[in-house]
Amino acid sequence: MAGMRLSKLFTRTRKEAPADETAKNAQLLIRAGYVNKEMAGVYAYLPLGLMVIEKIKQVVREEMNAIDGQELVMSSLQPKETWEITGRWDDKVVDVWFKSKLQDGTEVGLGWSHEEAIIQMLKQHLSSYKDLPINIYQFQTKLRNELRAKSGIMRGREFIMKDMYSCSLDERQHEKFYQATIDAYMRVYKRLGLGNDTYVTFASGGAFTQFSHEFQTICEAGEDTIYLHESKKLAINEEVLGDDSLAELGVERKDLVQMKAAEVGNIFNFGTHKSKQMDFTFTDQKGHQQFVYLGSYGIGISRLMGVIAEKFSDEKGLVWPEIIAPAKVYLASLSDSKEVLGAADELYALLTKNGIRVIYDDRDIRTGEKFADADLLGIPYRVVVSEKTMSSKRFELKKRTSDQTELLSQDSLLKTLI
RNA sequence: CGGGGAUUGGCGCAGUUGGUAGCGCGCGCGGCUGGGGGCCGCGAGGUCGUGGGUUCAAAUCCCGCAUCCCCGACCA
Repeated sequence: MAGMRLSKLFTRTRKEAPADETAKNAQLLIRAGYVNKEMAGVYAYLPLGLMVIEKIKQVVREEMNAIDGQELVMSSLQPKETWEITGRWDDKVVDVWFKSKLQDGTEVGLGWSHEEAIIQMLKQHLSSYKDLPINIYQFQTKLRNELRAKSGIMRGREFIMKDMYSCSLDERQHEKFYQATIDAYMRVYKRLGLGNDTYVTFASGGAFTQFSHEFQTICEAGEDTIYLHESKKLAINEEVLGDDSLAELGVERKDLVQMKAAEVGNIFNFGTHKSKQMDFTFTDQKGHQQFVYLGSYGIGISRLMGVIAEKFSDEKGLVWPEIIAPAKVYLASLSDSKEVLGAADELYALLTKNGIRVIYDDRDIRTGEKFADADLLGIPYRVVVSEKTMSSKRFELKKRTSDQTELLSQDSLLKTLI
């Protein structure tokens, strides 16, 4: 869909933020009608919000495809047996499980992660060194029974995540891909406008490696505390900050700056640990069975939307980066006269035909309301058609980030927007 | 899970020493307006989160529970 008429959009904006949200991202997203709160930590994505989600996904998808990722979708219902293999069915080991039962009593889990499930699936398809390397990813709703949800859509019990898994022949092949993923992730954050504020961060690596890598975006509403090394463009998560890790990374404490940050990505090297647990092997050139080298890579899609809402907003509302805004242009007609409406309709059709996504405010409401909504929704460009602009046969253009307006002919407007 | 706060029309809120609810926004109708959420009139909409208790009488006092928010703990 290239555009939409606000007169037909069922959602609407609010002047006041809901009392039960203090997180800025939730306040703005609810006021603008992007999301609807269902319960603590659970949000529905309404038409405009879904557009933002889909645009973020598209950026991620392009970068994952660029490193040969293959997209798929796993299931939310998962068999207990799969998780018993690694001991992670146990509530004492994984405390965020939502579990249920089929009518015949069979126990099932609701996917809080898809690691074990993906490996089970892959075992049906991979068997030879000729099949490797491979990496696969999905966009999935993860369900986690968190003790406490917080910060609006930044930490929920149900959230959208891109998770990717790499299978390699050996450590060298794995390392190569791992590094390529770090680069791809940084391209994602850069394209989303977070490049300058996002740091590769050394964090707890679990049992398999000394560190895992997190991608942390500087954000007051974030849950993590990181220590930045500006000149080296790296950071250390508070959880692993210590003399040993400082020495390992070759940095000194005095060069680090403490910051609040939100984890927008996390990647892990599993080595062969998990493939050994799950007996995930391939046949090498000599006909011997070898364990697959595994990596796991996540990006929090809905959390990214929250972080961006937190960082890109002002007193009037959201200010989406163009690449993920639900539309590029907010087109407002300021009169219900035939002439103005006709011209606006025409411009809407023209922009849309030229591939520009437009939110067309064709409602019969006052000017102030239209402008307030244009600002609240955070659409990058606002175009006005009114008696005034028509008298000079021009259109008014204003950027969301600027107070200046300019009058442009149809041609130059089109040139500016394309 | 520990601590703190909250719950009254769709949303934001007020409601005094207990006497069966009111304002703003929004919504519907009519009119005036028409470049930053405008104005006037009329109207619809609430078993005051829930279950008990005290009382002649409870939104209001007491007890339990639920939900939501915040801090902490937790967090592949």
